[in-house]
Amino acid sequence: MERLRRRPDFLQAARAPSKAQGGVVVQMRPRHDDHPLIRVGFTATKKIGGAVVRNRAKRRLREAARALIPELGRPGCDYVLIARGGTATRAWPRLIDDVRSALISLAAAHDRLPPASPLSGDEPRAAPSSS
RNA sequence: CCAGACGGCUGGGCGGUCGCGGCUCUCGCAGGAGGGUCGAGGAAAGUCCGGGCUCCACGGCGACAAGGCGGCGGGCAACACCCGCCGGGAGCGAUCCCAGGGACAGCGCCACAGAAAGCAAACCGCCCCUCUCGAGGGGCAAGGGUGAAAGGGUGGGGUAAGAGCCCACCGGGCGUCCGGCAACGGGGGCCGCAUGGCAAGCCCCGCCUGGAGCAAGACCGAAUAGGGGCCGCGCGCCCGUUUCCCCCGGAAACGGGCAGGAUCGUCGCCGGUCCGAGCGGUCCGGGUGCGUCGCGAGAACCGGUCCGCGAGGAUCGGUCCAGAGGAAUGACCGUCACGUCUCUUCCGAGACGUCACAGAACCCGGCUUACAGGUCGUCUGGCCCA
Repeated sequence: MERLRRRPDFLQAARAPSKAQGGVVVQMRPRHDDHPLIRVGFTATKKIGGAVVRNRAKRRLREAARALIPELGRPGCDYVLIARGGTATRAWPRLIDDVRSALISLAAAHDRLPPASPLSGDEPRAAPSSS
């Protein structure tokens, strides 16, 4: 598992399917590069607070990802976890549940598509409604 | 004990499990693995001042411009900071607040109200005289009213009514003496004393000041690039040498000189540097934009002694204390402490919570702003007891 740092990777992930759950938004993008590595990025905007709040939110998401991604992540995918207003203050078990259910939901949607699907071309078709 | 003033400190402690960043050691061909060690704040914040450091510009004199500062003395590398003192104001007091130089250099402003807001004037009035009895002439500025501010204040004498017109005290101005390094304070003398406020409107006086900032800057690499557009000023003269044209004459190259141009905040004078057929400015395009250094042993921190009212200084001993890339500190458990609630006669038991402001980005000294809770010291006023 590797950290995502470059801006283009985040922009690509933003066009992929996403799932909002409680204190977090999770985006999941298959890379289609035949490499099993899982990469994870974290984002917190100024909207949720100052530097302290944003750093704390990213730390908690990082810890949650460390605990859950090896179990629930799909190989060859990039994940981006976006902090929301309650990320820094939500009770820890609740936050874990949020991330867990978001990951499960995204993994299920991913597995439903056959691996040899016609959209293996680089254009990810309009995401299945991220609302 | 209550109320209050001022100044500090702290910002949960200990242990464990899993993780993160730097450095280092061991193992490994390597990816990496394991061990050790260190790892945010009093404001790290706002980026408001003062410096260090780096690059650029660097000459002198005079005048000017722009910006900043403003009681006095001291501290400091320096400051707009700090300490002590002075003056003014608030408070019973501890204590707090003050852009605290100049209003006879000049300009400007003083809203509303008021008759009148800076030079004296007179709305209601007061007093005297005249007559046609409610008007005219003259004197006055004490009383009324307005205002932030109305031409020294209070009392007495004086007067037709009044007025520093005269007197006492207070206030003020000008010399003088004494104390103090000074700001300033005190004493005594003289002057009856109209010459308001705002300088945080412009201004005057004194003092200080190059510009940009770690994306500073340096090193190593790479390079197909070293080009174009626009604008400004220019595309001169003289001398020498060489070459070319058959000569006169001319052209080109090189060297020197002069005028000229650019630049050093502006102007003037002297001066320096550069350009001399290009130079300067600006924009576009191409390449690079990677890595390393800068980068933390310092105006450092802790403790003692001495000097000083204090800020602080001197000296001795000890310590090494984050440093990186858009950037590392998180999650959980136990226990202690604290707070709230419930049960209990007490001992005690249980549940819940631990929370404020907030995250280093080259580094220091300050200022300002934010801050739940806890805690200490000094002092003031009041009450009670001895």
